[in-house]
Amino acid sequence: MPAQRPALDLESLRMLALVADLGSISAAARAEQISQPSASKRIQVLERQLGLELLDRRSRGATLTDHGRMVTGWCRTVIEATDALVTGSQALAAREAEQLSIGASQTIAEYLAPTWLGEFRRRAGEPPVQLRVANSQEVIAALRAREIELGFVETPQVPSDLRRRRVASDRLVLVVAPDHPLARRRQPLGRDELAETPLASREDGSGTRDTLRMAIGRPMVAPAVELDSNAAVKVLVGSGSFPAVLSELAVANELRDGRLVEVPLEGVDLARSLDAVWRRGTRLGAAAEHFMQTARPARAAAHRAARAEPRP
Amino acid sequence: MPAQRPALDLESLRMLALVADLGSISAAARAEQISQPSASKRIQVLERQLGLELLDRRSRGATLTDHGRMVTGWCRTVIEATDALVTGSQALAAREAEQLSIGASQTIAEYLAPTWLGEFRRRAGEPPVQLRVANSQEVIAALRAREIELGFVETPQVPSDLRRRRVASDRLVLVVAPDHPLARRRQPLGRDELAETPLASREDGSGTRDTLRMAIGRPMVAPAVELDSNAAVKVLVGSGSFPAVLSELAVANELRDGRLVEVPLEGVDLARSLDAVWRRGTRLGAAAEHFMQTARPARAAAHRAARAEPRP
DNA sequence: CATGGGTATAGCCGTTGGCTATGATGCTAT
DNA sequence: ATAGCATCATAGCCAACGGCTATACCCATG
Repeated sequence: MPAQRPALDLESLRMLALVADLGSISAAARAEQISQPSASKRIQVLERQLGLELLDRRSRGATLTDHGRMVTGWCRTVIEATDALVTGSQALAAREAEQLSIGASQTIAEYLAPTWLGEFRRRAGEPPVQLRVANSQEVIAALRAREIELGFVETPQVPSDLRRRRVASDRLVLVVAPDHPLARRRQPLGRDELAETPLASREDGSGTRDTLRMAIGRPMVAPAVELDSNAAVKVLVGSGSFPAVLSELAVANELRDGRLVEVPLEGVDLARSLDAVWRRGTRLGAAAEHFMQTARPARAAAHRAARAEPRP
Repeated sequence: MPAQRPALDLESLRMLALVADLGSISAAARAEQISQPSASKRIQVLERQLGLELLDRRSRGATLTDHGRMVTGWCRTVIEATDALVTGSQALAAREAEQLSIGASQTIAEYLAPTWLGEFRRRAGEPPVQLRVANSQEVIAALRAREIELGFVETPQVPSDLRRRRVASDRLVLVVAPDHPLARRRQPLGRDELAETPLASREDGSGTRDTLRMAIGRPMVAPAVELDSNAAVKVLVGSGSFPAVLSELAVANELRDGRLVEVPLEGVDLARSLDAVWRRGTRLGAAAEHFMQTARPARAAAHRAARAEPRP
């Protein structure tokens, strides 16, 4: 059997994907600015680590084997996630002389902003972007203080001195582990019942928690546990101890493959729109305008929302 | 500004997540079986590469900074994707003396199986799993030939000598780049119109293409381009040249952040169920039974399907 | 104030991953 | 046919990187 946990490295994965795209190891080596033997070796090492033949070496280049096709698919997921991390971090780190400064609330910053930033940067001629992360109120404050030019918030409450434009939609969902009693529940949970259920919850002041409190609209029982990140909450929920209410964006993958299960609700509207906001009156700079464009297939987003949320 | 593209390595990302979980660098070092200074250095290097302070070093341990929280979140996505890659590859590589042998069609193998395998392996006492990837027909054949004990297919056509159980649902969607003319389309595309649209398509024989052909039920115009992986199709669609019909599983992320846009359809039913299948009559082995359990929050899956696909 | 957890620095050493040079292979064109 | 030209693999060299031990520092707590 292979080593405990093969010490994969990202460069090799990139290399594999590049070979798949370009059709030869040499071409991939050129693209990555390294010598052909190095590239060749990387792939060999990767194959050995995974215990799979990934490439069919032909004298006219190299093509993926069936296994290679699978692995490359998984590689791309990793690469995409890595790019999100890098792009996101760069935007967080951007400090001085940057041309476009934006702000975003937690959930948006974590799940949507990195790809937007990536898309945006790919366009030629666009300036680097600085990203500030804060809760919705702080984003609005920063906007007024002209510290940022464009904001993204999860709040329904946008004051009238700001303009808004919906860029995506989101809803909170009640999730539990598959072996939790509530997982088998067919009939929806009512608002009162939800209000009395002790949840694993994000910390006070988080957009997620605010939204829930507003939607319930009455006093709720105190959370069973408070944690300061979506990931921590998800882990706890997965362990089966408690339910939680989280953004669909945060749990989409888990719901898809069944690691978490959604519990139907009734009488609580947990849908929320995610909006771009900016100062009314000011004309948005070209860069900001373009950034909003990359973030916003507005029409389609509205359509998808309608489909996902059939209104009574 | 930071180096072109920081050469991140996965071990460091794992380390960061572990520090976040355990609350101290030392603890994380112990967990990873390396010395404390090495762990410390890794984090430092990572911080330098990203240009961010990630940890607040206090004398009672280390806690995440705000930036650290963000970065850790992104890290976990990378780690999860990596684990999927490793687990998937190991299941592909498993050769001899394995105890449980399963088969899956492409889409399931690529997007769902890795997490199932991961979950399953985490349970104590379960045997290693060998995964074979093939199209639905071949999975069924392998089942009959007793080469695999359990299969997962995307076909509606399951012969009567097999039993089936729905484990998830899926639908194909028509997607285009956000700047493609069809992206602004509000009123749904009809079946005939779809049949006449030249698409970027998976190769002949792929489950995705078969499903589409059956759903349309009449001759279609030939595909504009044929490509042999979902990723390749997605890239081409993203470039704006052609629309494509792909599994929702394959494009969920792109739809979420707007890199691709879904075009509404009408009069074509592209929903399909993803089923576990096994030989009628034979009692499933314990391991196979358990595996199916991890793959299947059936009730919830059905519920979610109902919500996502309002039947006329 | 000492103790003990935590973290950072210094300096050493083996492994790794890059490079160049070279050989083998098989398509392609003359 | 055969020469030419891609491709990929192997060999051997060297620098850089990542691990280790030893040690210093810092700060809570008893």
